[in-house]
Amino acid sequence: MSNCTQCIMKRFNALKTLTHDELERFSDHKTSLIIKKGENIMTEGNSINGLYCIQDGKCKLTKLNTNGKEQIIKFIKGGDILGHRSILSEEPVGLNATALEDMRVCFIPKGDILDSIKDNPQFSLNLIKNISLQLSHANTSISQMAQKPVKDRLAETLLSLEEIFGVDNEDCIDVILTREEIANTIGTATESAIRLLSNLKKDGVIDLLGKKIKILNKNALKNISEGY
Amino acid sequence: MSNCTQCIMKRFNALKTLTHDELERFSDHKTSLIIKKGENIMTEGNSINGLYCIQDGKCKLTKLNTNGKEQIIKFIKGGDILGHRSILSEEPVGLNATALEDMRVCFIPKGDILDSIKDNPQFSLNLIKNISLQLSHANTSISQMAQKPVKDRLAETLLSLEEIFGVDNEDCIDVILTREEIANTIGTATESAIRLLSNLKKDGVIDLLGKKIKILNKNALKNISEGY
DNA sequence: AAAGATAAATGATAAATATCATAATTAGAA
DNA sequence: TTCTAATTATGATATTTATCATTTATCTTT
Repeated sequence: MSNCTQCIMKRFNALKTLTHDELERFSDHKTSLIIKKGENIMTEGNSINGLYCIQDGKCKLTKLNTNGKEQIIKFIKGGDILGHRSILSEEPVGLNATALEDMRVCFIPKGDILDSIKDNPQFSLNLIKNISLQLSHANTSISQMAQKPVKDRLAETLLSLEEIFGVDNEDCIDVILTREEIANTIGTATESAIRLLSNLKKDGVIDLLGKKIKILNKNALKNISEGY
Repeated sequence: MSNCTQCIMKRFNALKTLTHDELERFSDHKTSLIIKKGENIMTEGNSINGLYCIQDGKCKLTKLNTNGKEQIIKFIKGGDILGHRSILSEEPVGLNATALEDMRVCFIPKGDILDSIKDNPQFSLNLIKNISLQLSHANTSISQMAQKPVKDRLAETLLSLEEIFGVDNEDCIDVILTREEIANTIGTATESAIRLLSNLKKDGVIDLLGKKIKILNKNALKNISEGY
């Protein structure tokens, strides 16, 4: 099994300040998991006894509304970590993490994480910063959901998807989402999302190649996202 | 000037695990401020060099949208703390904190806070839990903004305002907000908020006494907030 | 108490968005 | 491959929400 001290993913997340010894300890206790597309890494309301470090693959963080609708809160990719909020706050998991494609994930038991939090203030601080940043993004999101029209939110979301996942060799945003998932991200009906995507294509701002989306005019999208 | 070791507010927030010595240190360095209605305690984008502990009075945390509209993210009252997120993440303040009435506030310099974070893991953990809980609430809020109609969000907001501020001696929600502020909380036009409040009054669910709002049928409101 | 300013209320209308229906396309399974 | 189911697309319509206009009420200041 791979060794945490060698793992390239640790460079991208809050684990980067861990010492060699700490990473050895993680390595000894960690388990590697394969999560198939559609399966959950974590489930809303469940308790959790460790931290997940994403090696490879993408997932969505969702919340099920009282009316049964799914809201996508955030996207996760390789290098991200999951579950630290729940470990730190000693609360159940708040969101579902559902694989958008097959994933490779490492699970590090809670005990090791808590040990490192005690021993390594910088690690602790990095986790806090991570959560802080999420809160900051969430507040921005509230404001946009509340006040921006659907079209603006769609433009914003497309830009942010390209930011997060980058583009493939055909310059398409490198994640495959259903129209329903796009709708559940921006908070609208699936048909509305489809319609607005079609309009953006008609206007030459994006191109649609099956489920793949290519941004043709980033500036135009940015303007739309800001209401122009 | 009052002494932190005696302060009743410390019982209600993350400061409750501080030792007597730590509180003495806070007491020596703290400053007390009066913030008049309409003034800002913190301003979006500014940096901050300490933590605010609210003694008395209420404020709103807002975000200014790119279109110039104000979104109210959260309400704050006596016993709450402000600024810890910014201190911990070493980022500028993300939200405006604007007094809804005259306030008494204590300011504790950053250095003392950081010392206590180093010395007192439980204090540190409490701050993390506080931010964690805020993140959890924010995620719920995103979901509701995105998927619930305005009427449901208004009902939800009224219940939550009563939860936060309690009721006065006439059973009215104990905070005075303009209709515009209510609209900016639920993310709608002022006229829409006014109209929906009038409807709720007509249906006997709430009573409107000037700016004061009295919840008459909490169950009905809860049902409305869940879409029934 | 009166005057002016601000906020609240309400009606009329327009715009945004959701819903329902149905066709076209795509993906997945036998 | 071929069939079936799911997804995407699009039109028609209904509903929700915003905007504009105007009136009424409330608050401030003198």
